[in-house]
Amino acid sequence: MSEERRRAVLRAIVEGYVATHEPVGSKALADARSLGVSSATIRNDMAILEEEGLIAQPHTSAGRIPTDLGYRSFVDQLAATALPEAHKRAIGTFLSDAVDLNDVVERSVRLLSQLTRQVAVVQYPSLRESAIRRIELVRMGAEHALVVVVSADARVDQRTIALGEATSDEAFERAVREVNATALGLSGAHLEAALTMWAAAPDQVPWAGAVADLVVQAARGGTVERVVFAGASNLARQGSGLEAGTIAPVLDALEEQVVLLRLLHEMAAEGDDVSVRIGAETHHEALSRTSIVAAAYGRDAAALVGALGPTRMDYPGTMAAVRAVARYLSKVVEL
Amino acid sequence: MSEERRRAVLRAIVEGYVATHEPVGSKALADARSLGVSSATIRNDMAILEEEGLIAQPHTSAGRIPTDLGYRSFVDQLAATALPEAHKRAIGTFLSDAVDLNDVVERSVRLLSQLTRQVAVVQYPSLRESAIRRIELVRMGAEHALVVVVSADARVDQRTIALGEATSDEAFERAVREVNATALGLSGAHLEAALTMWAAAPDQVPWAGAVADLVVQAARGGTVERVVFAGASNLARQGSGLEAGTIAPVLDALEEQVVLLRLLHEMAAEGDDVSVRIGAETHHEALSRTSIVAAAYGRDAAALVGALGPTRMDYPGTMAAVRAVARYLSKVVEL
DNA sequence: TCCTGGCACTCGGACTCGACGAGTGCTAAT
DNA sequence: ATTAGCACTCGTCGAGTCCGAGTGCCAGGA
Repeated sequence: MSEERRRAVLRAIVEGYVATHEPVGSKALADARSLGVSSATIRNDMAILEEEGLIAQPHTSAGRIPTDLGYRSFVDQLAATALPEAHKRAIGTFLSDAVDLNDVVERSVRLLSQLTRQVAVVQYPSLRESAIRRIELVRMGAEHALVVVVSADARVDQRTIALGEATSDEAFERAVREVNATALGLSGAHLEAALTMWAAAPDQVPWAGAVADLVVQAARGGTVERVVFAGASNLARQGSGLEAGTIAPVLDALEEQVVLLRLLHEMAAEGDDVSVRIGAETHHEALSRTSIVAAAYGRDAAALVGALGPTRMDYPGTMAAVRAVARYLSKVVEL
Repeated sequence: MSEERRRAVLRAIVEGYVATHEPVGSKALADARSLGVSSATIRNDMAILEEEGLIAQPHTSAGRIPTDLGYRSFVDQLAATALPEAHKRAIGTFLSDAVDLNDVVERSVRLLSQLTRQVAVVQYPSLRESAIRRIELVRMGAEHALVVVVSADARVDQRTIALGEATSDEAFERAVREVNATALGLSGAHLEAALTMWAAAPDQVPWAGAVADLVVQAARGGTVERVVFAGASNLARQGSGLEAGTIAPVLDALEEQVVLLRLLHEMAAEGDDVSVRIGAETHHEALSRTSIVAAAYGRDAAALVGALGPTRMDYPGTMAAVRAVARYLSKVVEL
């Protein structure tokens, strides 16, 4: 019986603290009347919650604030919240007229940062094995060439390669014809085998290996993984809840793709609908005061979209927004 | 004759304030001995400088700090500073093995943010009119297609278009052949005329206009202008000199491409080697506590690279770094 | 067994007050 | 034109004080 009320007390503390950014005391909770018990009873519950490590008091004569564990417990027993109708409409109108993948990602990240008032993060979908549709080589000066690979799933990879020693125009044109003839329509092991053979041919141009590598890589899934973010100002904004010194490291972590990608991968592995990392659960010193809410999108849950903010964030709202944007992104990306 | 010394006093104040982040007083300057006069004399000069609006005191019993005007005067009479040898090497090694334009820009912006310890900004070069090398269309589902345009100057533009009503495979293939035949090798008015004619042909596919538009746009100079930035954490870092509340608006302005682009355009018009906007000179409320140092790069000074930081920044060092990176970028981009 | 009212206690925040000292402007002397 | 000296201003810092929010605990009541 008291177990259930204690959950309610925790919930009230989390909600109160998130709303006011100030420690919440037993009196305030009792006055709110939503619990229907006196402050003394609440105090007793608080003592137990504190013993369980779910809440803490910053100093003796202050109210309680949730610990990371407290937020965790709060989040775990949270029922999915519906997204406000206005936000749903916003998602539709914002994303519907995007023209390409870049555009979709760009718009999504901006939208999500506005919906959540947090820093939004979108990982570019990591694409699957795909056949090669066309390879284009464009000479740039005597020593370089641009390689453009168009895959069957509408990706475009490009890269500049060095030609090394001078290559005659004839040899260049011949190489272009040959590599197209060799690679077109193939994928996977077949593609790799065919290209390796082509590149190893006697009398082959010296840069054939570089082209072959790029083509294989493009077929595999293209460019390296990348995340973009938007809404950094939400971190700095008055009352975000991050102390002055804490936000620089967070910005560093955001620009440091590697850190963020590893974290997102870990979260993807959990396989929940939306997954949440709270404070120290991020396992990153720089992010120890922040939480991340993320959800996978795309076929095979190929990539993640998320929102990052102070641990004292509005979890239900953020989770709803992230979930909704992820769903919408799935629709757009999977077509 | 005191005129010259007053300049020296101003310079000393700027340098002192930039170094210590604290108002500098007459005594401290006199003790530094670089001026060779007593504190009383310096006080007199300070009074005049203050009257001229070049310095101010935060409160009665504090030293002086430079005003925007003071920084301006300091900057205007600044001789070009040489970049430290280590930094020069860094530029070479960091940028030399970039593989494509994206990579160049990305590396540049990171490098510059590290060299200056400010927020670095790089505008994508706005490219010139160019001939069309190849047009590729890839069907995506029944209703969409990806258009890829490769220009002679090695740019790749891509865009998804809606096909509208169903298009047969034959019609699709025919359109691809035709548009290639029509556009290849052309540019400018010729290209536009030819494509308009093609799109207007009787019995043409309904999406021909969309393709034509995109091709013309790609020939003109491609995608819209864009700036990227890096090193946002430098704004937030301890002792950056921005008060807590000021940095959120700055981040907003950075993400708001439009604002930044307009400012950069204005600066480009000034035509100096490196151009500097100090505080209120940016004409943006959000940036009124920051300065921007920018330099054009690329053929015809096509785009800008810059660094943004608090008005109390190290102007000589920043200007040297920006100048150097701009020069290097020019070399890489103009090949 | 659980809840409640009451009470003593703790402790951080805000506020006051005064000493201190950095820095100034002015004046008279060189 | 420069300097030394001096009176004055005013922000910062530390100590001391007060106040009240919030707690823990206990005894009484359902």
